[in-house]
Order: sequence, then C-alpha cells, then structure tokens
Amino acid sequence: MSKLEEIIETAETMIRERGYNGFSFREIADVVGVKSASVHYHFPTKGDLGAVVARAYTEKFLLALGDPEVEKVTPKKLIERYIEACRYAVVTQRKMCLCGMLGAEVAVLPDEVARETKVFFEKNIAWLAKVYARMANVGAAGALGRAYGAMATVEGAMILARTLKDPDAFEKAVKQIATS
Amino acid sequence: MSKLEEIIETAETMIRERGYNGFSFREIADVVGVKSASVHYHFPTKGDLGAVVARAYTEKFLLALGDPEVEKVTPKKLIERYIEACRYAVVTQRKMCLCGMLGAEVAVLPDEVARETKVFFEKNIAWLAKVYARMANVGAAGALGRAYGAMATVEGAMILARTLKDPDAFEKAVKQIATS
DNA sequence: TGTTATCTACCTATCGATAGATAGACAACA
DNA sequence: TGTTGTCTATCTATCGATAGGTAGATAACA
Repeated sequence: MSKLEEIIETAETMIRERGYNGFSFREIADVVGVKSASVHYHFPTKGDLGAVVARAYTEKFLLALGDPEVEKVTPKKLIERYIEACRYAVVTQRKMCLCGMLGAEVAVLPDEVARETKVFFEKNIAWLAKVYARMANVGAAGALGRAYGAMATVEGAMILARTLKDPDAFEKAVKQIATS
Repeated sequence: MSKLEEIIETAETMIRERGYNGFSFREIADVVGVKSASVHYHFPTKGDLGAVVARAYTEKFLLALGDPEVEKVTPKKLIERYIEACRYAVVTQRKMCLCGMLGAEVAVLPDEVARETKVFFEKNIAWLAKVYARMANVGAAGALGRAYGAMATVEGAMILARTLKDPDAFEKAVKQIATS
C-alpha cells in the first residue's frame, strides 16, 4: 500500500474513533511513518484530507452493499446485509460509521467535508428506499420514510452501543428495522 | 443568572453545536464576560465542566418528560412528548442532543463525562421502556427493544436533519416510532 | 533532467492548566 | 467597634504542548 493510501486509511480509522477534531496531521504521520509535512504534501489542508476520506468511504460502503434492485436477492436479505455492514463497523471494529461521526460534528466541518458527509447520507437513503420500495406492502412515500428511519436508527444504534459499552444495544436498537 | 450558571449554560450550547473538542475555556469565558482562569476556578478541568453539564442536562431533560407511568396521559401522548422535546432541540434550536453529540465522541471523553453520558442514555431508555410497557400489545422484552430503537432513532434523526440541512428529515425518520 | 515525494526546520495561533495577586464580602473575636 | 483572618471570585501573566500550515533543501526515480 502506498503512503498516500496509508494516510487515507489511517485518517478514516482515526476519524471513526475520535472524530474530525480528534486527529492531527502529526498523529497520522507518526502512524504511517512519515513527517507531517509529507501529509500536507498530499493534502494541503485538513479539509482536503477529510473530504477525500469521506468520499472514499462512501464509495467503498456503497460498493459493499451492491445493487439494491437485483432480483435474485430479496429486500429482506438486503436490509439484513445493510445492518450486517454496520454491525461489523461497531461490534467488530468497535468504531463509529465515519459519516455518523462527521454528521454529529457537521457544524465544525469545512464545507467540502460537510458536503461529502451529506452525499453519504443521500446515497444511503436512496439505496434503502429502493430496497423498501420492493417490499409488497410498501408504497413509494412509505419506502422513503422507512429509509430515513432505518438510516437514523443504525447511526443512533452505533452511538448507543459505544456509549453503553454494550454491543447488544446495537442489536436491540436495530431489531425493528430488520423485521419488516 | 450567576456567572457559574452562565458558564454551564454556555458550555451546554457550545457542546451541542460543536462537540466536546469544539469548545475551549477561553471561548466560554469570552461569551460569559470573564477570563478563562475564572472558568477554571469553578471547574478545575475540562472534564469537571463536561460532567456537570451532562448531569444537569440529563436532570433537566427527564424533568421535562415527567412521569412515564402517570395514568392520565396515554403512552402514545408520552412518546409524542418525547419526540417533541427532540424536535425542539434540533428544529427550533438547531442543535444536537447534548448526549447524542457526546456519545459520538465517547472515545475521547474524560471518564467522568463518558459516565454521565452513559447515565443519560440509561435513564432515557428506562423512561421509554416504561411508556412502551403500558401499550396493550407490548410485552416487557418488547418494550425494552422498542425503547432502544426509539432512542437510537431520535439521535440518528438529529444527525440526519443537521447534515442534510433539512428539518423534515427528522420528521421522516421518527415517524415510525410515533405511530405505534 | 525533471518530477514526485519526502525531509528539516520553522511559523503563528491556540489549547488546557497553573501561579500569584487582589478586591470585596463576611465572620470571629479582643 | 475595630481589627484580624478567611473565603469567594476574579484578575494578569505565563507554562509546556500541540494545532494546522509553510518554505526550502534533498532524495528517489522515470
């Protein structure tokens, strides 16, 4: 992995653990094994780095989810897949969703980072809405509402699990969105 | 209002807007009209201040919710009251829930602040569970699950509304927990 | 020989925290 | 009634550490 990729990955890990105001160029440089000036070479400002990290995260996350309208996979399975992705983040990795963290801090983010964070939520909600729309008993408006609800619940569930230091809090919180 | 009270109130406002790492003794001092050393007089460390703010917030919030088991008020009305409290925070005040913000940042909080944040969630979940348990079609285990789900959803809904800059995102997200 | 990437060395600004001083309120006591 | 001591709340000034960021030299490499 190149230093550039290492910087992005390290930044993602740190933001997900400690937030945008909780990491520094020096810390990233130490982990990667370079000097902070070298991090500034790749990302002139902290906002540049944050925006790239958020965009890469969004891309990676959506790629893992796959096509929400592929007929071979039932909507219920897809929702379960979505929850599993978040479960892995908080239970296995013990970290927040990157954009859940950034979303909480949105008022102190540089514009370009706030924009990418918004895009993450828009794309995730669109994905979820497409899945819910495939369910027999759900209309278009209902699907969008469910998508917002599910998105909010998984983000909140990650906060709960970390604060209560109880991975099972995540399971309890998301149970209702899993059982359509 | 005494300087002490002003400090606590200002700190709450700043944490809810910008997070625990997003405010400083100097900023609070400037708003209140004293020097930062005077804030340290009342709260020797940042953790001391954060813990007092979190505890006061929890107390205030639960007081506003009232008794979850008073028979004159239906469970449905109580859940609506809960949502209304959060709606006021995010739509009118345009701020996060204090403990939603602190919960996201829990990994960088001093122990005493993390503890108070945890207490907030425990008490809120207990309150919600008592309300849900009064509903005809809900058992004890189901009530607890619903409480976790509702707690997670409102916190996530506040993040969504702020990040998407759309107050209506809050409404869409919490709709399902309102309609039992 | 350029280009890309990294380095050393530094900047200014701010952080949380502390030391030491002071003005005024209040109480104890000769 | 004065005097003495203590407490509260604030001040000025400063600490070491760290923040984000930059200029210019140097190294690696196509």
